[in-house]
Amino acid sequence: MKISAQEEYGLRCLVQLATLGEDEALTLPQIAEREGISTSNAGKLMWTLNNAGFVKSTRGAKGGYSLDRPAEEIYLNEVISVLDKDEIKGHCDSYTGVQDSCVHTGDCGIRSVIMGLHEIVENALSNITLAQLVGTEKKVDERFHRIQGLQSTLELN
Amino acid sequence: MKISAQEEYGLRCLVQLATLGEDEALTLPQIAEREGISTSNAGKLMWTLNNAGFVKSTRGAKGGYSLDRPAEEIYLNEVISVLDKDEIKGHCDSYTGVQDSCVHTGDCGIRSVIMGLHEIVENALSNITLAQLVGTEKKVDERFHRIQGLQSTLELN
DNA sequence: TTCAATCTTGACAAAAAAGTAATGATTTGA
DNA sequence: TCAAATCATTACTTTTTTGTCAAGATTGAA
Repeated sequence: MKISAQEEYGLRCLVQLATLGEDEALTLPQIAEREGISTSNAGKLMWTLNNAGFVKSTRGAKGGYSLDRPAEEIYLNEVISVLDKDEIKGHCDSYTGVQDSCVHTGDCGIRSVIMGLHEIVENALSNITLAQLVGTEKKVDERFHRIQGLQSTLELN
Repeated sequence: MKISAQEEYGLRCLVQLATLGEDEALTLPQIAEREGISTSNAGKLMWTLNNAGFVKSTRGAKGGYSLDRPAEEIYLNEVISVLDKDEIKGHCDSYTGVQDSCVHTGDCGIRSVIMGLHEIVENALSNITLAQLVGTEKKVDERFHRIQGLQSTLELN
């Protein structure tokens, strides 16, 4: 269970844009330099983010990328789902091994685990906006630990 | 953010073993068939699980694999961490892009998100044992949704 | 003892993900 | 208009992850 390169760098690029003032924009070389990735790679990432409607691009001199909606309105779960093209819905169809259909029919606890994990992650991410990632690490940390705290005190049996 | 093939199949193999009675064991071909994967692949998976101490193996006729400790005492977070060899600790070292060191120094909200996600997943998994995956899907589902429910009512700002 | 069943291990092959490159399209400003 | 700056798109290469194979080691039983 880990975050992919796509997800991480994509998020990072958006955070860069979120730090900009009104009417400011960043070009691909600028984004690439700030994130320490190649311009090509940044281009690909931004293309994805552009298609998904998170950013808008302007070509030509003085062009570049900027957010297409306020950072306060961009929730991380949306971003991640675009960057990950994650198709959790059909999970049991895609992980059937060499068989024609899922050999784990009916009462399969694992399915629940996988689905449950996705829900938990989704839920956590849907409580955080891009805007909240700008600035101090401490704030984000706190947010996560409030969720953590509650979970830890759960008595499951 | 998704579960890897290693993680999923490894877990599944363990669940198979958890359904066995005392003194029963499954051979590689048996495990492979039940999971719909190749015997080779099952062999590799079981090798990992054996090294990690989750299962014990017996060679020769009448051999096979069985759990090395009670399913009630095997928590999913342990299993996943072995199957994923996930090194979250050094995250910012390994995702530095083309630079020598992490370009996202100091106050980087993304680091918190990544760490936070891992903690949340870890926490959820540490509340579930192998034994609880055997049998009905419904039970596991419930477990996850109790966590979910609490999270949803959180007021974050 | 010897053979067949079974796990062990490391090398190899295939597939997926990540990253790069190259060519084309649009825009601005001289 | 035209050239420079900048994004868009697709193809290609590299790396990582998955999966397969084959030769070896151990064990139990006839």
